[in-house]
Amino acid sequence: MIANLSVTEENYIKAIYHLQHADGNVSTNEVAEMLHTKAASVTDMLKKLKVKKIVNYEKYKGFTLSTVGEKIALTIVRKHRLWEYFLVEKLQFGWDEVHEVAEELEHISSRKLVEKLDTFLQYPKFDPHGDPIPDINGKMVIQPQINLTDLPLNVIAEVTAVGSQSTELLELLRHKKIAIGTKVNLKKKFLFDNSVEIKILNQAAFTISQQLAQALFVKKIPNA
Amino acid sequence: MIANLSVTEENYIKAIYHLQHADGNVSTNEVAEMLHTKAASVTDMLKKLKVKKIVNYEKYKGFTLSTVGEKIALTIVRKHRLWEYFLVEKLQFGWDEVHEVAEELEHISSRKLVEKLDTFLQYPKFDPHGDPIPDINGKMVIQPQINLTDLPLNVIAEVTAVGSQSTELLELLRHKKIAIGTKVNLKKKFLFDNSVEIKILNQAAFTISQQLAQALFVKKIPNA
DNA sequence: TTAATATTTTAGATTTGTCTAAAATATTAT
DNA sequence: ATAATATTTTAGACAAATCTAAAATATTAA
Repeated sequence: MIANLSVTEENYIKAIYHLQHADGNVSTNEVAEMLHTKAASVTDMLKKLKVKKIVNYEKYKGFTLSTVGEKIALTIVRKHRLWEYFLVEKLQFGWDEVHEVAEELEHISSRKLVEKLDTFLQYPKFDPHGDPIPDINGKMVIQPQINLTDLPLNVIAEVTAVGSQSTELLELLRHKKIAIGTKVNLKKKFLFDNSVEIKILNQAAFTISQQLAQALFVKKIPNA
Repeated sequence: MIANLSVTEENYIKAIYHLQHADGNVSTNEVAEMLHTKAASVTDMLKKLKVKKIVNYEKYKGFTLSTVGEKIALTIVRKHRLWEYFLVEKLQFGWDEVHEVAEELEHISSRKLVEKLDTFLQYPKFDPHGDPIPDINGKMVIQPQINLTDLPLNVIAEVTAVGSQSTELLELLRHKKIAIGTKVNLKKKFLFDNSVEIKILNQAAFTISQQLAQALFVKKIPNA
């Protein structure tokens, strides 16, 4: 029922999925940039994916995934996040090392493998970066998470996700000792550069940049 | 130091490796048959692999892997067999289901992944089919194993490996309740069709074909 | 609303891995 | 040793995924 797709096709589908969930309608240039390729290549692939009924596409008008395309994207995201969980929890990788390896593993086709892996891992709901793992039907837990910059002052919250998997961000977070589950507390907002001062248990308060603050998603702790 | 290779190139290298360890010098047609492709395609690939110094090849003369080629082949075989072990021991796959999945997993490039997987699995020495797993340097345990057909009558031996990973063979073995570690005992050889009668503990003796007997490798049990 | 700019698509070329059909070489059988 | 057969290689073509440069369309700014 789900067509046989090349690794390249799957990468396009995943890119469109992520862009459309950030943005709505997706443009050729956005996809080209995300995949480090050229707009002309994207147009070529869109024609192929349109024939396969995976995207809704009219030329010059932007595009989105079809219902089928969205389902395919969710199976790829599911595989990616399950493998990341496996790499960190079972193989002792650092959370900042797993993204690239998972980019390869997510294209292994065996459905049975994914389900057995899920069972082995005991059905995790979130990957090591705090992103929800879709279940076999594509459903995932929606966490009521807000951006750190929107947290009221002096309210203790827990880091639940990070905005990207870039090595640069993850390296910085490791250095600052911020991880999924870390409890933070907003002390002050500086309007000059939108940097914010935060406090972590057992550490002196320190200031982080606007860029970093915006990459941190948190959940208020119910009884705090 | 080890070049970046495409999945296709890796598959050719692996095919040549297996043929050369069964046969010595390898021929174009043998490779074509193993990879379900045509002789002309094999010739094209040989030219590429010769430029990369992975094969020793003179046209019309057959070929073998170079020292470098052999090393590459061993890393692929290592990955294949480690993943098979993982699939059977951790994910509860049947030993007859893992070959195809491992054919995909063996092409994941991360060296760190292989080493961490090896550690996680506690450095297994044999895969689920009884084949030895090369270590990080390409070294593997050589088992003093003989073919079942060469076992003297009434000597108890243990099945240590099977001759191929084909679904057909593994299905038959499952049906006959023969697996790695099963203790067998040769009762009679029939010269008419080279079939042999064997006995397994707690089972009535039964006859197996020449083809099946030749696919079973055994080790005499030291004190029996 | 038209001109300037930005985005997207098309046309044509390139690379990788494949194929068929024909030519070249090797092997075998007489 | 030569003829018949089998194997291997070459030549030329094709599909997938990519690219550059140019053309088509859309957006924005005056």
